[in-house]
Amino acid sequence: MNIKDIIKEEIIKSLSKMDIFEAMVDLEVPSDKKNGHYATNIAMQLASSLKQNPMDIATNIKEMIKNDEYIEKIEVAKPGFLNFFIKKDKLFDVIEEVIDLGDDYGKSQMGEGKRINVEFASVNPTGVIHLGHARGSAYGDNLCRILSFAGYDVTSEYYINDGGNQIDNMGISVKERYRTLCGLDEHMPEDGYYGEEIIDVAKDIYREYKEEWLSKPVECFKDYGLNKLLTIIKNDLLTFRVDFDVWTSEKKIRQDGRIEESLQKLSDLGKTYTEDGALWLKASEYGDEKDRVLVKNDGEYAYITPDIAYHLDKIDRGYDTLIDVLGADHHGYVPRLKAAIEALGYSKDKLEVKIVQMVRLLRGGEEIKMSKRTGNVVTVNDLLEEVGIDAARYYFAMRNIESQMDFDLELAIRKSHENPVYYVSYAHARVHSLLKDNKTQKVKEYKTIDSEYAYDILAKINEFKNVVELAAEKRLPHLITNYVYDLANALHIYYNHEKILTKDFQYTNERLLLMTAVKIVIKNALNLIGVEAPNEM
RNA sequence: GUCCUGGUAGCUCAGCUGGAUAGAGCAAUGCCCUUCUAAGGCAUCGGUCCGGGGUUCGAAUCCCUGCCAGGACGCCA
Repeated sequence: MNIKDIIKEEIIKSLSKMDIFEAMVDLEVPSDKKNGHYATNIAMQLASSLKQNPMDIATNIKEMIKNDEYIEKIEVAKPGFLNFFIKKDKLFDVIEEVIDLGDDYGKSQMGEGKRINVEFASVNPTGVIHLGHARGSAYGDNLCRILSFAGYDVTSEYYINDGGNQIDNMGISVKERYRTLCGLDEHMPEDGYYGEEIIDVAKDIYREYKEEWLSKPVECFKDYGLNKLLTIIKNDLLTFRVDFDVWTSEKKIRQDGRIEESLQKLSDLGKTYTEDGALWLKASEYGDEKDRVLVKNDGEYAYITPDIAYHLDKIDRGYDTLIDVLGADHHGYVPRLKAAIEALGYSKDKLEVKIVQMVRLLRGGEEIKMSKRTGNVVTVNDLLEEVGIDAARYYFAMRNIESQMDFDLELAIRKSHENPVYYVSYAHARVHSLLKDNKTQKVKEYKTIDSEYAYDILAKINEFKNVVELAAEKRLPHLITNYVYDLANALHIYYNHEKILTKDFQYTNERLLLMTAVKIVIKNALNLIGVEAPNEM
């Protein structure tokens, strides 16, 4: 049990002595350490219901807490805060815990093994991965890492949209590019795909088959392109350190009859009707602004229909929660998808949709439009070549997905060496160089360290697990990024204020143990956002 | 027009979902390497938290309203 939990329990115990059992005790780390290691506002929360002065309530709680083992002192402050100061020697306990647990330090059982499916990236295989996709991919991947560290049973999943019109279009586009290579007239469709990679696919076909394929149907070009583009996407994602447990194909969902199955289920439940030659879902019964077409009057499925089947498929696989990570341009789609899930008889909370806001791409202050159709896209590979993978992953992980983001390439390249990722990496490398030629020995008691800067580090390390839990619960990976930055900051400050390597063994040993703990926590935290912790810089 | 996100220092953004004197990085200025990595540290400068109401012990945070920016509103995908 960590120190925070111990204190929380003490507060709950003393409240129960006052016959209060249902209070929400929230412990926070005060921004100013003059206010202790932990603080609670519980007395102020209770003031109105108890009809007492919060200062008096706080004093009562304080009087009832007797724990000399961990608590140095408790202060009652201004409007009614209770500030807890931890015994300094107890702060050191965490060092041994970190060293013993190593890569596992910070792990939580919060998730209780609940099964979560996180679907993200899912870029249509009609082009390559661009910068906008990269943000969502980084977010989804970070979320998976954090959730599984927090004790959830996580499946990361990519949905391959290989069954709809857009794929047919891709096939046509490839074929037309191929015809050009054969010296024939090209008839690129208006809504075709004009990306460079489509031409590359056509070139590959030409290289392999010369003019043999002129008589082949579009289907062949489609399959060839799909295979090729999907391979490129997979590799790009792998380079970006994003991997998936499951790849699900829309085509397969269609072939397996899952669509008919889900339509049947909806119809059995009385959630569909026919009008104007089309089949409709009664989405407006579930908070959507209007009903939605499932089967168009030409007999084709609407976009949402295979998607409903896909979500039903995920539910049938037994997940407690489904998380979809979608781009902001799809947010209008969310109510109808949720409506479909509810219509199928499941709670709408079963599906959680995280919307990733747009990345506006600039070069020297001027916006570059990201469209797969113009061919003028900045790909993940372009980005990685210019700024490097760690800087890119860190950059995406710094920001809340709910804010729109301007990405100025010129700035990113020019400033890549100023990216905060190097601040954190540097802290890790500094610590490594202290540790690499020196052995440490376990100690029972830390006798020589009495520096405020060291206590700051220890307080941070103590907090790690709580940050992991909060990031998992709120689905906010950037909390980890903020945390690791603060820890690196505490390390740099300490490093500049106190000498670590000396001839005195005890003195040096105690500090090296502290450094070992710092190194482990930085590495564990960076791992949660897909960033490597270098030993040298 | 309706709906979804944002609006915090010159710039890019945090602010732990209601707490104590609103914080970082970059930019600007001045210090600190004969000592473990100066990609670092210390200090200074910089704010109408978009405007206006409200809720309460307490609001950048919650509610209402106005303004600005981006996005979404198909039997497209």
